[in-house]
Amino acid sequence: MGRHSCCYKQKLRKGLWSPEEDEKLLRHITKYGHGCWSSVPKQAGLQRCGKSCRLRWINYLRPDLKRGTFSQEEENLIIELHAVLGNRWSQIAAQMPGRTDNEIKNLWNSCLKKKLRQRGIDPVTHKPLSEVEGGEDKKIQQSTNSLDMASGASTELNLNTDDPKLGPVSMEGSSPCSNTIDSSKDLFMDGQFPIQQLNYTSNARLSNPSLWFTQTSNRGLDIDSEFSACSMSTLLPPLTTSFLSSPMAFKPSLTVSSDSHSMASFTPHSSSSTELQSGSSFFESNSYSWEKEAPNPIHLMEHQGEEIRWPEYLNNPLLMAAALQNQTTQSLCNIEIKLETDFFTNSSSNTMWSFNQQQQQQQQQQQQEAVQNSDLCAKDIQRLTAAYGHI
DNA sequence: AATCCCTCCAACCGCCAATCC
DNA sequence: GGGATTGGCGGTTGGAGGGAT
Repeated sequence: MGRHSCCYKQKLRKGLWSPEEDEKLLRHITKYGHGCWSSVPKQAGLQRCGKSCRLRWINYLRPDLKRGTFSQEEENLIIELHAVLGNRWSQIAAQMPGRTDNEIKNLWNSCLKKKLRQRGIDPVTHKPLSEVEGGEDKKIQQSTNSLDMASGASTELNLNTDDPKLGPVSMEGSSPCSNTIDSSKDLFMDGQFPIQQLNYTSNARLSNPSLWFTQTSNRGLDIDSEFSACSMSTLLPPLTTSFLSSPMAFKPSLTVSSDSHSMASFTPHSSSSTELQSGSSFFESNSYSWEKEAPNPIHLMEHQGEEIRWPEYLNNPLLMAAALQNQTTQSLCNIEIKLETDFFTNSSSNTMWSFNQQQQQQQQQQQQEAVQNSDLCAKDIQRLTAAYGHI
């Protein structure tokens, strides 16, 4: 196996993709969608195997890719998700719109692993190296510590271990209590907040998603498994998880039609009738269109008064809840900060935080990211213009 | 300037599971 | 039912690029 049968039938190119190949693939998929990947190279006039085309599209050409360096928040999120999911890169990527599993995997292998080791944390178990290297006697203490942390704050993740797709969540070599993430150790050491709004500015580049995702999916969308595997309550950061379990929480429901253009909506079960589009799963899916009743996120983005972008709703239940409750996000952020304050004052006397400073840092970082994103956006536009200048 | 070394990342490989025929 | 095909995932590799010597 490995290389698919199509790869043996003819001499196929390997290695880096040329701009011409990119242009061919981009143009083909833009026009016709990918459909069956094995037929794409032939139809697009490429001497590549379908698998290679698929990879190129997913990892590089897809228009909703964020690209650029990972923010500190994203790195923290990856670390936290990795603690729960292990090397399930695709599932981690599903929680980070605009990022590919390959990208995340590379970041992990090249950077995050090292960072964790430098901090004295075992990248496999996410526990202090001293504990990992230690014997059985330390495991007992370790369990006690974790329990203390969990009781001191809402850091325990609600893991959906019944999910057949995900299977029992385990971390290689970890102790039975490993489902509890010690966020204070893993994520806060460099002075970053664990839950911060990710500014997916680049998603605004999806100026016309229907242009990009018009192909028909011949496979049904397994909504149940999709959502049980990537349920928000399972994968969101600890505090968010506790937030979701509050009375304000909502349950996602999906309606998907099986006709030529899959339709889906994401409906929060709350008093509000606001419909929200599912997260990355849909960005990842082959095709989608907006239900009439659902607010089109593109329209939302176009509303200048509404600064919150759609992907932010999807990745930040606080924002989502704010929309549902018609509250200001600021008030909810205050709740979040308050809870985090309690957590730190309870759990670690060494880690006293000035939240004004923290907020300033966040603002500075967001400004920097905005500049970076605008640069990246410009680069991407340049790239697309180079490929599509004549269209 | 030349060479070596290291890092990063795009792409490939091998495997598995689902689907097709 | 069973082999062939395909899509998808995670691990690994090779090479480009940059820094150090």
